[in-house]
Amino acid sequence: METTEGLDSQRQAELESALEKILKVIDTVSITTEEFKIIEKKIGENFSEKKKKEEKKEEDKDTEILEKKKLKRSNIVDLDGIKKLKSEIKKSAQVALFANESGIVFITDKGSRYVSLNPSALITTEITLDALKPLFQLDTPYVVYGYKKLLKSGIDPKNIKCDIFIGNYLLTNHTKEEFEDLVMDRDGEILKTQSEILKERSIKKMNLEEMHEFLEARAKFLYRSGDKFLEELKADKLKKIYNIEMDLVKVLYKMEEEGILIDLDYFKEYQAELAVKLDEIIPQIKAEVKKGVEHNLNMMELTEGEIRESLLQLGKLNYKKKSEYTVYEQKIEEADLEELLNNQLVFNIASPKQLGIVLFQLMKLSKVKKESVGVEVLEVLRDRDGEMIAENILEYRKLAKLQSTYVEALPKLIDENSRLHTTFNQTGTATGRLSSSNPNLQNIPVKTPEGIKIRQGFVAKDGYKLLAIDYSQIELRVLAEISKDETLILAYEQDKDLHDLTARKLFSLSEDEEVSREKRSLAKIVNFSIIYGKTAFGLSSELKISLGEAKEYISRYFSQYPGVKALETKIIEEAKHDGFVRTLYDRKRTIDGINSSNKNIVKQAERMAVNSVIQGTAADILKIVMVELNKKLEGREDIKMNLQVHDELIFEVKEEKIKEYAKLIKNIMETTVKLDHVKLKANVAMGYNWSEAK
DNA sequence: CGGTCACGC
DNA sequence: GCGTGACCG
Repeated sequence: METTEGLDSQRQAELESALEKILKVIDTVSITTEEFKIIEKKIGENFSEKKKKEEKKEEDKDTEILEKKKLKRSNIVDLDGIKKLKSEIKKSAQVALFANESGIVFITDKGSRYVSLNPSALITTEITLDALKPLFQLDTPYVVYGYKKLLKSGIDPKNIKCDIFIGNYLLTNHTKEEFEDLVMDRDGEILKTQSEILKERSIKKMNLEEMHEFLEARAKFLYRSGDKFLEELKADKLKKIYNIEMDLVKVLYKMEEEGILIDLDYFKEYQAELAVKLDEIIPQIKAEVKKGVEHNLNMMELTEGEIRESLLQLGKLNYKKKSEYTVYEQKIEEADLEELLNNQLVFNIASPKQLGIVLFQLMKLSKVKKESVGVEVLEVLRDRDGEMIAENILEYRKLAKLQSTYVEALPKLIDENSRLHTTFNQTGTATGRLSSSNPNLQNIPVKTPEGIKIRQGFVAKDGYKLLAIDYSQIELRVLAEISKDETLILAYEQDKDLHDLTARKLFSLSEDEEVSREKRSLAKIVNFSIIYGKTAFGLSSELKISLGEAKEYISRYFSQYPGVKALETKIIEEAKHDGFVRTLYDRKRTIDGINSSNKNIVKQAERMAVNSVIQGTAADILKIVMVELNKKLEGREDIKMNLQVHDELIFEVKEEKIKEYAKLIKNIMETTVKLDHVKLKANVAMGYNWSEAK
């Protein structure tokens, strides 16, 4: 039971509970270690024998089905049949392909062909992907679902006619669509979904026929849908953005494969550092709780009974098992006050519920918002009441977040070369942005000094440096471009600091007056609110000002940038009329709720509409530029593109070439996409790690 | 498995 | 506004 590798948690739990039962029985007999070993051996033998029998049965079943139904044997391609399939594909006007780990179904003009990649599935010769390579080098157009996924599993058709995965995303803008939903949506054909099948038999145990059926149904859908999708894309002005997305697939694939190097030793060190800091904070927090409780006792604001009651509540949350809780209950009832405060004050700081009990029942802090212990509440307790514990809890949360989300998680995901390979999801956002997961490398901390330390762990390999180039205020420039607001355009023409300018506008400062740091940062927040379509309410709570003041800032902003106001009105009108909005490159986003009878929903939809156009256009630009960069840099070993973080691209570049490449890439980023009214500007940074490259 | 929180742009 | 992920109950 020590070794748990390779077992998922559910299976592990099952095994553990089984073992528990076994041990209980053994307990009643009281046996020696020697005897136990014998039993162990016996169990092992029986177990493996039983398993063998089961497997044999499965095989027999497969054979039976194969024999009985003479399962379209001609459709199953074996090693000898690959040549035949090749010529069939060659003659075919198009091919559709659907694959998973177990097999591939090809649909040609002649019909369905199944290649099993699952060695246990009764195919005499195991077919490797290598053997299939000739099939993918043909000119015949392939209709596929998820080209990047195919690339990842080693399938790379030369001529992709249509990727339904991408096409569907652009047409419907659905981000979490399952293939099954898509088919039912389009055809009304009810497929047995993967999850339904899994309920009956695990995918590994799916027999040949079931697997064939499963893959074939999907491939057939692709076969009949390719042309339809392409027509729809064209009819909906989405062909241009579709081509960009299709070109991008391979770029993303290469970036994922390349990965980014992390310094494992550094992470280990930082992990230890964080652990020490957390270890220091925890006792501090507990000491403050103890102090608070003692104070309350002395002031007769808290009774011993109340303390015991609160501790029991905590115990209920801490000890899930009844038996453990009963022991704890006993302890709490019997222990004296000294013991309670010194040893039984156990709670989980990360649990809002437990923290609530501690802060408001035991320490009797004044409630700000019920028993909520969110950031705002803790900040009030810290700033208004001077509660040290609030500051410490905030600090604890920050460190715990860094530790669990980054410092502990990232090293677990490296390959044998210490490189991290994220997955860029191309269909994961409503606006057209990419998202990144496993790990998410688009949310690596950057704001706080502690967070920046994480970036230091992202490094370049020997002889190389990281090159990070980001667009300067791309969304505001996009806003200037599509609003054609004269003030904004002029500001960028003169290369002015836009947050500075907005501060001057909001506070009616003259040219020669200095803009204070506070005013600039306030203006910056207001600028972002406009891009994000933030409400006056949101702005007021972020700036900690009154709703009236926030409204005042927003209305001043609009009067100073009338073009922006006009643009928002125009976008909202379009959304109301069409039910969708488009980016500069015609990417669509459907806006649900824009014509709702609920005022709040309408307001939210309006903000969505405005934000989508700006955010989406910026996303389009990045994608276009990434494709262009890939063309220029393809095949070069002295530079690789590693990451995209919405408005920033990160490369690993040979040290002696870095200045040359910095210049080249900056230029490509600034000139590939030409806007009519503003120039795009990119900032270059470089260094041995990601925090230096800033 | 949904809610809360925290990280990014 | 748009994301991913950790943690809790």
